[in-house]
Amino acid sequence: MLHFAHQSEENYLKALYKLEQRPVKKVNNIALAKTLELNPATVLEMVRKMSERGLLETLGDKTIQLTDNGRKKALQIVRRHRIWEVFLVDKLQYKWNEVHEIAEQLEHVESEDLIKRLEAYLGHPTVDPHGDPIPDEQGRIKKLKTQPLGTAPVKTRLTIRSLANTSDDFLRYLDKIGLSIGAKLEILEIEDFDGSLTVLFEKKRLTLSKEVAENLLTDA
Amino acid sequence: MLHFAHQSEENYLKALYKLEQRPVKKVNNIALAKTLELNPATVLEMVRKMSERGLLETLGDKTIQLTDNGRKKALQIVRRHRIWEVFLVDKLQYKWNEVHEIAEQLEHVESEDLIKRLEAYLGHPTVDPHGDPIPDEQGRIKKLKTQPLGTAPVKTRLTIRSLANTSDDFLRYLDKIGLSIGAKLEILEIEDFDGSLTVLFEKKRLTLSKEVAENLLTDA
DNA sequence: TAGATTTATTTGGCTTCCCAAATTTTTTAT
DNA sequence: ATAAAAAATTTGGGAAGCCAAATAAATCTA
Repeated sequence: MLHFAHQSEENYLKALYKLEQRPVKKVNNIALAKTLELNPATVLEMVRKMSERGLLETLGDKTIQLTDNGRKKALQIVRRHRIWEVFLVDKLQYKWNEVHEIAEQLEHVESEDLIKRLEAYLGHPTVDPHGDPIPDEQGRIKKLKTQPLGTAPVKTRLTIRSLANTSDDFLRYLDKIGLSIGAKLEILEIEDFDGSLTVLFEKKRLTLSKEVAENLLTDA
Repeated sequence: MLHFAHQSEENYLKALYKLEQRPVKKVNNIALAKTLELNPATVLEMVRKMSERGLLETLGDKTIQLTDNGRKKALQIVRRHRIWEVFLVDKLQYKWNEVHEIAEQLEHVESEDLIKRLEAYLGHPTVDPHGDPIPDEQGRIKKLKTQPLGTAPVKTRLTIRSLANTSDDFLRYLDKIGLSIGAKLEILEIEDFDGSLTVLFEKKRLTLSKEVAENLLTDA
């Protein structure tokens, strides 16, 4: 009768998927343990079980990898998480930096039908509030072709499509200066010295540090 | 880090609250075990723990009772459950007999703020889709003054406000004949023989068995 | 009231997830 | 290549919830 039965497993799947998305794809026990904030012994044990269940496999060099089946399940969870995030922001007026924790809980509710209805209710969104794409029912995901702001030359007009960093700090900073997904910018100036750049945003000049620019993913 | 930590405890609280609402209020181990579909040994153990936590107490005659604190928590869960049910029916077009299971999961999501926002988003509903009142934040609940259909004399006009039975069978039956919360009826005839009654509903005659009538709670 | 039935309780055990503290293996740097 | 560091693994253990089966206590019934 217990719901949320596989909550832990789902967290492992999501963490592995997340780690898999990084440029450096080697995922070992320690990395996974760190991500999940769990003891390596715990992770080792769970990895064994999930391996038996065919959700992941450990390679010769101890690298942990999702199987296709595991990845499919991971994507389902990512899908649920992102759809709930859209709901929280679009309908309940949460700010994008406030939704993560609640979505972490909602994503474990087991009902694909619920997610389908919710998706329809939200108008079939394609990205979550941070610009991350929402996988479809089959786990297919459209990778956005984005470039970090700052790779484009001066005078380019572009739109912020996604974020390379969704930490609370960064989200709050963006909130403060008014930037969000969909913001249209024009690059005015790039400072050779520190890589910072000045952009035109809603008719005002805005200076962004190199680090900020690297975390803003744009369509140009 | 684990969410839904007290899911089991919440189920006990809810079950106790539900049992407390019955005319016969004596709740023993067995009754609770039956309601929760758990082994009596399991229940006994949990009852001891929850007693230590001050959520319930066992009387001299082994009767199990919620403490005020426990009841308050129970009402919070009932509140969450009913608000989610309204969401599912009003926004996601679920039928009232389909929402229970999903709401059972959603009710365990821990965020009072979420519930508050959801409540506002839904327009501060006062009753759930079955006509059961929604407790406020403090756990206060407005008892509806209702009467089973059939206690009123012929010619009375009344509105269905709530249901004494929310089993899937009954809900489906009501759905089939078109009755729902808010339906306005006029009693045309009461059959002495079997207690069945004929009512006028949306300009059509409808005959309801005594049992059905007893489970329809009205405002008159 | 004795026997039958129902409840309550105890006991031992299970699964899932988790941890800390060894220990072993592997990798890395010198 | 060897010592140091890092990673993997083992071991023993714990809390939360759950169960089945045995026993004890209470209640009912003839």
